[in-house]
Amino acid sequence: MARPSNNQARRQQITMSLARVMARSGYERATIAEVAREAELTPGLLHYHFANKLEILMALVDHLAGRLETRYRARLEGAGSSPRQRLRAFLDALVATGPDADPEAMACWVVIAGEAIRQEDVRLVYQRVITRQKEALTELASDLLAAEGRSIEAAPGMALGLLCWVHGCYQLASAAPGTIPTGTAAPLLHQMVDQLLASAPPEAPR
Amino acid sequence: MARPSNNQARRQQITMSLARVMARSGYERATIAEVAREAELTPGLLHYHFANKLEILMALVDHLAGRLETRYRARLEGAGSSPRQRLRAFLDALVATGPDADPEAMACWVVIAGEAIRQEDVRLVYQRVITRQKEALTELASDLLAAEGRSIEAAPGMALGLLCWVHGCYQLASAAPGTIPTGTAAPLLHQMVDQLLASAPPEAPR
Amino acid sequence: MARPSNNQARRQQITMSLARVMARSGYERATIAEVAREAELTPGLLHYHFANKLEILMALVDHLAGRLETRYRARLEGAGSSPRQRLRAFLDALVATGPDADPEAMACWVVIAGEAIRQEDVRLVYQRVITRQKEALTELASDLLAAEGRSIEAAPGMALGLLCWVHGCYQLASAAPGTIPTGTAAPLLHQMVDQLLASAPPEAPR
Amino acid sequence: MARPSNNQARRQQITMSLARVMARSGYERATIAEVAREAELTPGLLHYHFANKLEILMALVDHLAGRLETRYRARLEGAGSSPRQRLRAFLDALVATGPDADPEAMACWVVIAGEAIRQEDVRLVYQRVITRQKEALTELASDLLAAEGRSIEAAPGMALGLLCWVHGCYQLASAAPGTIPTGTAAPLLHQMVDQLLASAPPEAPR
DNA sequence: TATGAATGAGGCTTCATTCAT
DNA sequence: CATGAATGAAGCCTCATTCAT
Repeated sequence: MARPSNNQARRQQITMSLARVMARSGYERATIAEVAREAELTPGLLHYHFANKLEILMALVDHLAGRLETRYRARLEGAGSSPRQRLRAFLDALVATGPDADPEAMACWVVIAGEAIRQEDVRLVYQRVITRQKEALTELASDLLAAEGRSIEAAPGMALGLLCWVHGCYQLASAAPGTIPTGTAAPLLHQMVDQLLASAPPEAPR
Repeated sequence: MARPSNNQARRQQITMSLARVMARSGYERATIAEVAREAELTPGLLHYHFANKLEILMALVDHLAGRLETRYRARLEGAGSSPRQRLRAFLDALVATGPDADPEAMACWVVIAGEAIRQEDVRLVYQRVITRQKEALTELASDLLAAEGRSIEAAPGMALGLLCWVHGCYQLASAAPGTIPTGTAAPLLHQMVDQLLASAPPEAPR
Repeated sequence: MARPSNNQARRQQITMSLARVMARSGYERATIAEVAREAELTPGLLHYHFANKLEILMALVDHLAGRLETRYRARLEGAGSSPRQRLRAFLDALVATGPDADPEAMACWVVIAGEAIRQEDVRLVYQRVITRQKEALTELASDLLAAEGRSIEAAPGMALGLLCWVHGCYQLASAAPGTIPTGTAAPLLHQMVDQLLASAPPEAPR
Repeated sequence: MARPSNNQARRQQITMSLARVMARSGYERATIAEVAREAELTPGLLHYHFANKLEILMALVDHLAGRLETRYRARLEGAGSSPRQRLRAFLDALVATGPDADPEAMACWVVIAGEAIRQEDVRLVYQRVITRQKEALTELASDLLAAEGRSIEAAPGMALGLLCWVHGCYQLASAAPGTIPTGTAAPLLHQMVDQLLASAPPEAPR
């Protein structure tokens, strides 16, 4: 007799609608009414599933982070598992191209970063996501450097560099389309990795 | 006979106030009232000098772009003028450290990028700024590669890479402070330039 | 399950409130707050039912035009249906007297005309209303002239004359009350019709 | 040593500018700034010559009324002085055609009527102007009827009818242009006068 | 769960008027 | 007389959130 709880489905539906609206209107201008319309729901229902607008944004951050994780795993299986391949898989997951390309998600990240600047709560989750990516990248970079018989010391810097690069790509691709020709990002990133590797001193860096 | 015109000064004053407020509140939440308070003016006066809030933002973009230019020139004089020094001067101007550090401006750029996503007008000016930086970087990179006896073909990619890197720095430094330890950005960037150079093929690329 | 929709009633309620306020304050001075107060609603609700103030005015024009139509039909039934009676019924509907008198509506028409001068949108609807009245009058006048065995050619001029007369009455009665002693308009108008008819040439005009 | 007082000229200049702006924007939307621009003066100066915006409107009403008077006199001289010619001259002055046509003034009268509805002060001056026109028309009509050997009793009604007609013309010509084909008004008015006269009973009316 | 009418705080903007120069 | 920067009171409108149904 229990009503079929579709809480999870509804929440997801709402979260994704916010993503779509946010990618074209930003967060402040993404009105509850518009998000509801996008989800084919009503404003009242949104507040039934989420306490307030901010909660939806939080859920979206989680969702987007989770999606990257999923994509990374998928790509990892599709590839071999050499350190280099694993690093590539990770970067490809972040800067997806082809059918996986997700300009909407990129725009969301930029918008989220903007909100992180002024809202403690958002900044905290955003920071957590970034930190995880940084740690993952550092580990992957360490593995790679080790495998190539080079010093691990360069790993954190390399990870940080790549992370900045990725998020800079998000920003320019979303806010200044045309600056980065579509499809350029991923190959450029790989090339960069190769070059950075090629030049990493076999001995102690610096 | 009339009160001496202080239009230019007032506009500047207002523009800078927007920058300060925007760096902590974002654009949407930077209310006219708050900006006026920051400038110690009345809201009505802001609209006497600017048609609307958007115009102030536009003026700010111009101002920030101009400031980078100025800083670049200053650093250029302070350094020698070898291609490598010139590229470094440019990058240092973008990612200023030390007394020149300008976290407020960085935050503004991130916020501006967020607005560029949803506002045609903002996107156009932002795009223009980014394009100019890209062109300047491309030229500097070409000079440098040429001076080192390497193929120029890698210049656009290198420029684009550095540009993404710079703006990614802005984003992470502003939205996820702590991720990039203060003072890390510039040295890391230089190191990156060096590595990219070291690996650039001496002959025809690829 | 939800509150029963009262959209139509609310819109009507708001529209009529605008009419009342407008008749004493004009359109520009009929603030949303005042109209809301008159309707015993909150300002926000007016914007829930109407996109903006102009839309309320548009709805009012429609409403007033419809009301004239209704009144015309009612008077037509109350009278016989000779051409002369039908023309009289129409004119009486426009310049209603007695219990039907509607000084508020007259004032609204004057205010609407004033807005039509400066607002494209208002001008268009106003023009449509006027054109319909003109066409209706022309037809009625033609019937009458034909029934009296006179040339139809005078009909358009007669219709236009009567229309100007009617709207001139609105204006003077609203803006210079006292100029037209109350209750004078309708009899004067009928007398005018009679005289115009009496003088219409039995044969080809002019 | 006395400064050449250009008070009168300035006031006139300002008044006429209000007329021009009002004819396209209405009274409320005719901002002091816009009127000043139209007059090639500054906002501050307008308030030097007039206490407030309303005063300028008052001056305009006076001016427009005076202009009609002037025009009437001019036309009277250009014509003979039979009662019929004098009545025609008066009506022609009100509904001027040809080079004398003054659509701007017509629009002003409509706007003024709109303001008269809500502002005591404006209503009073407007009423005075209308009353004078009514009296003048009544006298002219009396003369004419007397000259034709008809009863004078119809004069007030005839005057009132013509007055309504004239102001109805103003309204429709300004607010619903196209309804009254340009150049139609005056001939139609003359024809109306003729018809009303033709039908006026030679004996006691009614 | 679901609806959508309703609220009310607050934002942007306009503009008559003032006043230092 | 003249200027135009400055003020401040409104006005329109937006929108997150609530709540009766």
